[in-house]
Amino acid sequence: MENRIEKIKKQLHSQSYKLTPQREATVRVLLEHEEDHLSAEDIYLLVKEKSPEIGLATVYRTLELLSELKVVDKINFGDGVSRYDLRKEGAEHFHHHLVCVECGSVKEIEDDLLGDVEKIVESQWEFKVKDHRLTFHGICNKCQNRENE
Amino acid sequence: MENRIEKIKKQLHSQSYKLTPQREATVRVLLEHEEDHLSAEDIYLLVKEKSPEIGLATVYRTLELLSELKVVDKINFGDGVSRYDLRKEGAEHFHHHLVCVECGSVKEIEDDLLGDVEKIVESQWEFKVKDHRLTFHGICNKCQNRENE
DNA sequence: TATAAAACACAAATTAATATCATTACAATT
DNA sequence: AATTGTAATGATATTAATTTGTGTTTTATA
Repeated sequence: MENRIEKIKKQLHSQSYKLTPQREATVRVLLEHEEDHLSAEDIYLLVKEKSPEIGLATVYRTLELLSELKVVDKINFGDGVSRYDLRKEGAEHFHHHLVCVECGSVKEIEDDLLGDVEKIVESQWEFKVKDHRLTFHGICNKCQNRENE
Repeated sequence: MENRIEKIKKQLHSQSYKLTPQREATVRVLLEHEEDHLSAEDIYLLVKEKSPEIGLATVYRTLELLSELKVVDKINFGDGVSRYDLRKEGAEHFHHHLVCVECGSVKEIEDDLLGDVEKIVESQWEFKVKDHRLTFHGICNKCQNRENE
């Protein structure tokens, strides 16, 4: 935990940004809810619990900054709000998501499944791939079992 | 063209919706701009050219309806607006997009590149895939050439 | 043609996100 | 230590996209 904060601090410093208390509080919330795909509003409320004086705009600005630095990925499942995911350490790419259309749960996949597909895209369409985002919509493990009962 | 409108009409009727003049005008705009990834506002302005009395809310409701019926796909490239793409005839899946980070152009790919990947997801995570959305971010053909000059 | 349901236009409300701006924190410099 | 300049902050207003009322009109069908 402290370790990862240290790293993010260095990443900020390398671009001459500072890890202010507000930014640190925001990062801590992200670290404590890594699996949760929180919206900016969610994050704001959680940060506020420990640092009640923080403003919503600051949270937005922090998330925007972290997004530029590729510390977090800003994702959009089409429900009107942006969500923010910490990028896993060392991960070069955006991770993928499995969104269950029954229960709404979101599972993450770290594996890079698209190596071959990217090669096809690069050769066939002469498109230099920098990043990708892939989401599957379907029915999760649990909901499948529930239906079979 | 008329053919495809006929089909959409039947699809609406099958769920006991009507293809009203306003809805038809909206569908025509979509058909005439199939490659363009229009926003609701864009579509509204185009429909208005031929049917000036239409309301924006009607366009939104129409797009929402078409989206439910899987006639169009509602997509979001993270720029704050939803865009609406006609689903290709017979296409079971969402098509993919190549978004150029230089010039903002968007190219579509019809090919189903994810057959193998879906199999992996289904077996390894026991997730029944219904649909997917895949977007690549990178540098398009034209911008690559421009940079090399 | 009568009738009820559906769809409509327009206005108003909601919501996420951004912009503005006065204030504050902080580091570098004198 | 005082000064100065820059960046960050918080409160609030504003914007922009979308959704939701409301009363009216259209449409299908009996």
